[in-house]
Amino acid sequence: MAEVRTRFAPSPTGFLHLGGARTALFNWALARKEKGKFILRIEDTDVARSTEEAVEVILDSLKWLGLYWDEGPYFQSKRLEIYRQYALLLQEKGLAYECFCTPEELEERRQKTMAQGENWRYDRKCWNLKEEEKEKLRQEGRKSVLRFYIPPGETTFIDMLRGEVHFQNEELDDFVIMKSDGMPTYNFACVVDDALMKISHVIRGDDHISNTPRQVLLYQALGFPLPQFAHIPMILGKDKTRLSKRHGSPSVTYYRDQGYLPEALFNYLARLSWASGEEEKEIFSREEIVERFSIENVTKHAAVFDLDKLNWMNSVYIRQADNKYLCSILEEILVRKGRIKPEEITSAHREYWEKVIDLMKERIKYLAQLEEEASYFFTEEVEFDPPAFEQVLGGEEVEEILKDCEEMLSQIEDFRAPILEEAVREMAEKRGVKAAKFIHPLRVAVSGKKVGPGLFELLEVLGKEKVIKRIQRAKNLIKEPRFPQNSGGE
RNA sequence: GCCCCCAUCGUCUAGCCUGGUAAGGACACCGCCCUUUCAAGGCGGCGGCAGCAGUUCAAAUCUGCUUGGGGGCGCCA
Repeated sequence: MAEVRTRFAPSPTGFLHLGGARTALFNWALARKEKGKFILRIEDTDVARSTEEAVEVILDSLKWLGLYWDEGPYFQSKRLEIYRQYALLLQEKGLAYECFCTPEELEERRQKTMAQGENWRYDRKCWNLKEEEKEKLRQEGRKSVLRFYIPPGETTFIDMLRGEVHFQNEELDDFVIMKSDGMPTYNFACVVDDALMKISHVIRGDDHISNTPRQVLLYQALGFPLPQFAHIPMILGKDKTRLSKRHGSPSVTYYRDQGYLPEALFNYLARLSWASGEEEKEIFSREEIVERFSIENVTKHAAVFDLDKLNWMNSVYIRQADNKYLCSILEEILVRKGRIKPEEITSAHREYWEKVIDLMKERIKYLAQLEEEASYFFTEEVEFDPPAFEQVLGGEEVEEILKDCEEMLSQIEDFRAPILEEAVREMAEKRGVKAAKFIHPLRVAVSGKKVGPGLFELLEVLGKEKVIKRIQRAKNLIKEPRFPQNSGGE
């Protein structure tokens, strides 16, 4: 059997979309599974919208996800001569013709036709223009495009997921293959490249189904062998419309920056529209996915992106991950959020952050949550949740409790969780009260929150100095007639 | 409007091709257990074959129609 060659061919007009990432993933997985090649091609024929930055972002995103390519990236903008040659070939064969209609004229005719309740297709106005007529139009300064002549009949192709798909050729109109700026259009460049690059499987979103008959006709006109086509379902938002900004950010970089692990996003994306069939198994390594992957068990219907499930999956990966690895991601987040400058980071910081991670990795869904919801680890001035402050530190005897805690904790030299716990419990027993009587106010005093990790572990990670300072500050704050922070709001 | 694709719990899906075991799992949700709070973990629960015909002894599985959803109809890709 011939070598399996798949490709991912994004156009660099923005970030890598989750849908694109999943398309890349399936192409990559099939190539790996079949010991073939995965090729990257940048479709930058839209001069106005393509940017170099976008190329960088897309490449970074692919690499971050571990979707490494074996060939490329090829840039269509560097292959213009090739497209011109094939365009000329079609023209010589009489399968493509010059069209001088301007976009404005076409729009006018389109409106007119539609107004009569008819479907617009290019009216072949420029089909069979005589050489003198063309020359005259050129003299007028008109630019021309090249249109592909659609023969009568029916076009059928086989989709690996759906079987035969038929289109009446009348539904297709003579589409443009070379633009007036000399650039090829998508359908044309795509076919020429896929053929020349010997792509064996074209795996793309099913929003391309209607392009496929046009491309098939092009393959036939150019005398190229047909690849296998597989149109994979789209990824939709909660409201079942195309996943877009309205659903939160659909970009791979957004999830990277929020502290999602690449292996988790990879796993989640792979499980959209695909399942191995094994029950109770949701967590798959890249290798496990490659081993099990096949186009045949990709579903045909669109999949809704479910952040809850991604969050769950990411939390599973976080719990299993190495602390140093997680720490390096946290570090980037802290820098990006302005908690610290890169040049200020010391090994002591890292040591501390690793402890924070060790303590918190079981209770977070993504790393940025630490900075957002457990800021008390990264700031000196603890912010108090108003309800926590009022309910837990509002009691009559709280000042006394905090005072006792401060005195007791000050005497402990070996500031470790088991020792701290023993001390607090002992103190509670001596007073004849439950340990919770001390635990809750202490937690709020040092973290500002009612919820969080185990108190004694928290105290150990924060360290004696911070703990004492925070208790003192809390004591002072409850003495004040009016709570000074969080003016306004809830 | 025209063309194309799709249809199993709220969501991701297994089962469908090769009709026949109480339609299974995961996320979410709800309870209980554990527990200093929150998580995690354990146990349990809720919840689905879009509808209507047809074929058949038997239909989630095969066929048709209806409905619903998605996509396309650019000198964008």
